Amino acid sequence: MINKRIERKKALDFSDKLLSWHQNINRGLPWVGIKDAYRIWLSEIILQQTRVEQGLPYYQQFIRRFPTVRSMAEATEDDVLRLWQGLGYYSRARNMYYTAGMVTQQYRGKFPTSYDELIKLKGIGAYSAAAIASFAANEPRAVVDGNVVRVLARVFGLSIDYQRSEGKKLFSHVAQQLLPVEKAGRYNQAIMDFGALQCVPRGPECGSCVMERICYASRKKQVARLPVKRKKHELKKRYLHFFIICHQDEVLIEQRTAKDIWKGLYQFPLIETEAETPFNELLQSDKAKSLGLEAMQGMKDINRHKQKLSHQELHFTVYQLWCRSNTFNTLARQYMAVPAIHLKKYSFPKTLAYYTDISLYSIK
DNA sequence: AATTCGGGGGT
DNA sequence: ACCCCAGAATT
Repeated sequence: MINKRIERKKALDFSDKLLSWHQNINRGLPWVGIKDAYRIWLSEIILQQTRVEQGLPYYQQFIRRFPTVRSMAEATEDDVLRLWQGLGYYSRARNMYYTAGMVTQQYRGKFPTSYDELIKLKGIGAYSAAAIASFAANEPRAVVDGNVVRVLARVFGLSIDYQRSEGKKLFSHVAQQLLPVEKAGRYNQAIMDFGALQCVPRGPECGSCVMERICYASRKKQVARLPVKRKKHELKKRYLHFFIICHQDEVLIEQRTAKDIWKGLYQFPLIETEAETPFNELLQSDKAKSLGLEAMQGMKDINRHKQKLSHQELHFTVYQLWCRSNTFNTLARQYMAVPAIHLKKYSFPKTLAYYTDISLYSIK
């Protein structure tokens, strides 16, 4: 089933209908129809697992701040992470920064446009390499993203889970057979727009669809069942207790370096537990003792937040405390003591970014 | 070959 | 609630 063969005539029928449908489509996206491989790359990284509407403002900010790949390479990773703050999947930003340096050095700032070169770069996988190569150089590589999987699963009745490695082979093989070699860029844009605008995940209007006659799912009433995806398992719950420890106009923060969520971002001193834990129990922990929390003032100021990630359910408890100068100076050796007015220079997880607002701190 | 990386919007 | 998003890296 991995090598499903699509008849030549059927492939042409599909691509013709698709390209003809796409004649009237223009979403006005700034990275569509351009040839600058750097900008195309930037858009593809931002849009990985991210909706166009969510990524668009980030794209504009990045282009304004980093007009060229060299300008990004000359910044710091912290600069890039700060601009990326709130977008999620932060390894994209770290890999993007790394690749900007690589391209600036190895390619002298001229971004590669061939699939074989692109696929070697960090943060660029099969999808992004095909997208950049086809958009920037019209190289005939078929993209397979979530939109394409949905369209192909329905039109050609592909019922294997794309997340499985067999699924990846099948979908990319089918996609490549459908690609009209001489119109690669246009076709790739068309099939993604088709998935995003017409063949939508839930409740597509098949009655007005140009593919209705040739669509397997429409004929067999399988539209709601395709594409097939494995069910996801239960979210792991984590309890994060952050302590905003202040002294005069300064606050303690640290950078996350572990192989975990938010690597590279900053946070306030943290005590993590596996279950909900009240403050007086937290005080018993070694971490609380090393922080000297018991002697601090203001533990009645508590905020709670709940945030769901794709694999975890996070329970935040945020305390604001004031401590004496000798304690603060001791802690400032393990943490960073930062003036509250400078907190906005650091990249925080979305939920914590709220606490970088200076209005929360009474600065004299 | 499966899991793990955020955060937001649609239904 | 649950699903899905212009996926890639890691285990």
